[in-house]
Amino acid sequence: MHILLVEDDLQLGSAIQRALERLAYTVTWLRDGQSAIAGLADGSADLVLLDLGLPRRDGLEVLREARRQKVATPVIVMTARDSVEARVSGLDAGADDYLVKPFHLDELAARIRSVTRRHHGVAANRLEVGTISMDLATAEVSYRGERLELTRREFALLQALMERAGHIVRREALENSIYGLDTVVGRGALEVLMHSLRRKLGADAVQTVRGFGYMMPREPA
Amino acid sequence: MHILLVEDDLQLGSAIQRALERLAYTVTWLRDGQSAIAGLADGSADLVLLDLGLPRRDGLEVLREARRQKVATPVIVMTARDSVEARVSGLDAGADDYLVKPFHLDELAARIRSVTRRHHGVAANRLEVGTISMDLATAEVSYRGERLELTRREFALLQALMERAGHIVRREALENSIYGLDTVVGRGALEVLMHSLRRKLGADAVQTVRGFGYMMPREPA
DNA sequence: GGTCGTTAAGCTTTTTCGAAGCTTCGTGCG
DNA sequence: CGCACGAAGCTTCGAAAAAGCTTAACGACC
Repeated sequence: MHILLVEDDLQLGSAIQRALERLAYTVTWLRDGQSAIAGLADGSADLVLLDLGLPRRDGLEVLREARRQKVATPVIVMTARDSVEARVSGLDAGADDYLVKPFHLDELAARIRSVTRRHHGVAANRLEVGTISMDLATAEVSYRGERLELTRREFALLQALMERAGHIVRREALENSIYGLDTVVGRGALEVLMHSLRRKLGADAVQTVRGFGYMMPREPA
Repeated sequence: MHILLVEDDLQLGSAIQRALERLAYTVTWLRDGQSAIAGLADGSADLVLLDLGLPRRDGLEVLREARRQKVATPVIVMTARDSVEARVSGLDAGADDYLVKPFHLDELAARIRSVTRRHHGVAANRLEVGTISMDLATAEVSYRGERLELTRREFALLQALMERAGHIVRREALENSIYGLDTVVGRGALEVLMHSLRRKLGADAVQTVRGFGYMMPREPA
């Protein structure tokens, strides 16, 4: 899951980034409104965390612009301004949820889960495919009832596959989910990662679709 | 739909122009940054394809200048420089999307569709012709309700035919779609590919138009 | 000092392409 | 009209290339 964080405060930005990465989210951190619009237009983000007080372009403006361009990515707006007015105009501009600074990281995590759940339509605090089950709140994964230890990247990869179980997920989509926009890795990285994931889940938990990407079968083969 | 192509390389420029014209776009080809700014300001283009390495004015400069003048026309930036830096500065300067050279004609066509869709708000990642259906996002193809396994090239060929279903698609256009602008293959390759595609879809899914190319009938024969 | 994540390298599998011979189509000529 | 011939397309086969798998090794970060 790829989160676009738009926040100009360096200290707060890096704190949020690290916190989210510990929760196995992939975070791309942008510092101003201009890049935010570009990053949003790219369409690879699953969720945007948007600070309203930004340099170069106001956060609200970013949001309106994105919605005008029919970008449907869910947006959670963050602001220090604790006023009804700001809240209303944020939601009016197309935000999906709202956080008043300062906030607790737990609360942020809860909102993220709630917003993405709403967007996927179905309850999604827990992903289940076959005998694999993933708890997004605690980042715990179990396989045949046994608790499984996954690394951050393995978790991100598995989540991306489980969210679209039964469908082919293209290589590039996986790379975006796992590495975000700013990291460039060679094509081997995903393969090594897939290898180690398969070692933990069994070789046929994930099918290779040569030339395109991978697929996790909805029912075990 | 009117596309402004800004590219100084004569060979590449004319190849792109011809390719796009075959896709029924109207193309104006400009060769330097100075004219590009003028052409953009004119406002008649629906989309701009901008090469970053230009004589007389750098492509980035063109882009910034245009945005400064509030020209809202969507811009897809093309560059040989495969670096995060170039990508970010391109998007920062106001590009809507990004292509790294060398690219495939198909990819270009996809980006054009994606960008214009974003601007007009219409979605279209599913192609359907007769009982064949293709999902461009997941690379899944079904034929009479059954899922079909295609290779990369078969998929590209089928996509090119389905996009122009009901029309004759010239050999050359197909070769460009499948192999890109720079790769040269012998004339036999397409025939071999067509053969394997027909083996999967049935012999009469695609009609041969002797001397010109192939056509996929809009309604099954 | 250990875990994690990446690149590099060698190996396996699948795809792709060219070559060669065969078939079909269209045309021109007897 | 019918036949012969050349060009375009079809089919098969095998070698080369590409994609993916696996292991090893190194650096970064705890």
